Amino acid sequence: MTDSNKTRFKAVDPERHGTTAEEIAVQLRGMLHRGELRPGDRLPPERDLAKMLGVSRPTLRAGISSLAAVGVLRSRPGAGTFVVEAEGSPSLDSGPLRMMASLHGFTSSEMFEARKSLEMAIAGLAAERATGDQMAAMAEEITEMYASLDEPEQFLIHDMRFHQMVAAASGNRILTSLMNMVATILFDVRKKTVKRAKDLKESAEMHRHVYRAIRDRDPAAARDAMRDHLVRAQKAQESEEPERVAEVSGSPNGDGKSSEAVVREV
Amino acid sequence: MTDSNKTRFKAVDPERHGTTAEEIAVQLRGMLHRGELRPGDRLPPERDLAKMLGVSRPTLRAGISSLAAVGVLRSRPGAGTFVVEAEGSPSLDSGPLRMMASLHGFTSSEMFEARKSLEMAIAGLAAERATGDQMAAMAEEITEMYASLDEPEQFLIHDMRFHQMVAAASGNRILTSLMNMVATILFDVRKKTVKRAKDLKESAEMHRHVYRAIRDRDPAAARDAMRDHLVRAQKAQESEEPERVAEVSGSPNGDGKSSEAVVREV
DNA sequence: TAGAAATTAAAGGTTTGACCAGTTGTGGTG
DNA sequence: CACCACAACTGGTCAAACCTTTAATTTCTA
Repeated sequence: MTDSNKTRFKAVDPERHGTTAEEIAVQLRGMLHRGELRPGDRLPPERDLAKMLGVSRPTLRAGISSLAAVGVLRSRPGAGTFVVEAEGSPSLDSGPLRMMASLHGFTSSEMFEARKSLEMAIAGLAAERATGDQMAAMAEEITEMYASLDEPEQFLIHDMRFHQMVAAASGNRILTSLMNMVATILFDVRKKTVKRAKDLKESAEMHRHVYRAIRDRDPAAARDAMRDHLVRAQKAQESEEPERVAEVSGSPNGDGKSSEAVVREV
Repeated sequence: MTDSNKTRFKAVDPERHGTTAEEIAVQLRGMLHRGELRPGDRLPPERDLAKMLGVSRPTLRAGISSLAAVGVLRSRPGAGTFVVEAEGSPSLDSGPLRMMASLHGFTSSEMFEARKSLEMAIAGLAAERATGDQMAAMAEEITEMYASLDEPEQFLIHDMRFHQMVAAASGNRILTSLMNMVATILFDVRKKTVKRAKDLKESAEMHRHVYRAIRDRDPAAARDAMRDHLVRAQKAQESEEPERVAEVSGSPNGDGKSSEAVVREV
């Protein structure tokens, strides 16, 4: 970010839609949309920015926290407020969906069905579009899965990474984000039961079927293989952990440090 | 909500994960998850609640606005703060997705593809599960579409409602929410071009094909019909409005009063 | 008596100002 | 040249006050 901030942040208009804080959020969103703020950029200090926008600091903070709540901004005490960097695939915060699950009592099987639909579509697209590099990355993850048959935690990591590779190969970042949203929640419950998992070999086999269909550029087969894989995975999981709603439990996900971090940082 | 609030809101623990405001949000989310707060409930006044939780009012407000930003709470001046009611189908705020679209420059066609995947899956499920009432509702919307062939705005309303009926019939509220998220954004750009729409009769025809496949309990046909419908709709739209990223534009959606309201309130 | 209008209490929204607690970068010191 | 301490800076929190909007109450009128 250059030092020519003064020209970019203009005061809010008096005639606005909702509250002042909402207007701030809209203003900041607009700047992001127009590319005046880009991922990784640091916003001016709150005190300065508040003056530029013509509002008080608490009001500005309310607007900022709205954007922080949806994962667009991130504030670090003493450092500043930054536009969140899109590390790898852009991701939507799973918090709202998790919240909705709590409010309406979504069952685990309903989530699994959603994931199944999303991943089948993704697998089909991946079979049409995957590049050589992407297919190589998938193959590598499967190799790692076979190598981790007696290390369930490691296996699970490669499992998830394979699915992310497929999603990336689909070329559709929106579907990828939605899948991650759902998968993250299911992952939270799965990682507690994975220690007792025993059908890892079969699971690896199923993944290989998906991979081969993608490699063969056969969308229908990729969809079928993905469906079979997820159906079996669901059954295996439900046999250990009977039907229940997704738990918020120990992963408040308030700052994005929970499961998503686990998935990406390993 | 009864008058026994004092027992339900307990002060936050000193040793917390992140900031105090985040802890407030986590606390409130927990109460929602455990059912201590239910949709439609009104929270205690901010001043009282702040005292109960042992934090200052600005801090409490920061936590509340975080939850408001993701569509869980809603504050009305003079009235109070309420847990958002799930009117009909629960809905996820499209703001975050819209934001992500801005940040990463998603194209309209990428969104359309995501919608296509979601709606095909939904149509397939609806063909398996739709009840008589739900099918009747679909048929009614199609009738209205035929009756509105020379009123594009009205036609668009019934168009969207038909898709929501199908989604409801799918029985999967997560897929429904995800579809609404994507469809809402596409709707915002579509409603600007709909005035010049001319292929409404063909569109109604396509909807009828989807309906008939669902009525005949033929998932594969329903998926195909939905795909054909959306492919043509996309082409029709792109012919009028060439490829571009989804616009944030005049629909801040900061308070949910924009397109979603249009869809539901008419 | 019933309805409508004015009043009042209560709620969220905003502002000012101050202080605290971390981070960062710089400058001095070994 | 490396290391450490200090000072400036930044976000986080708190407090008290005032404004605007809403909703309920009261009061006045038909």
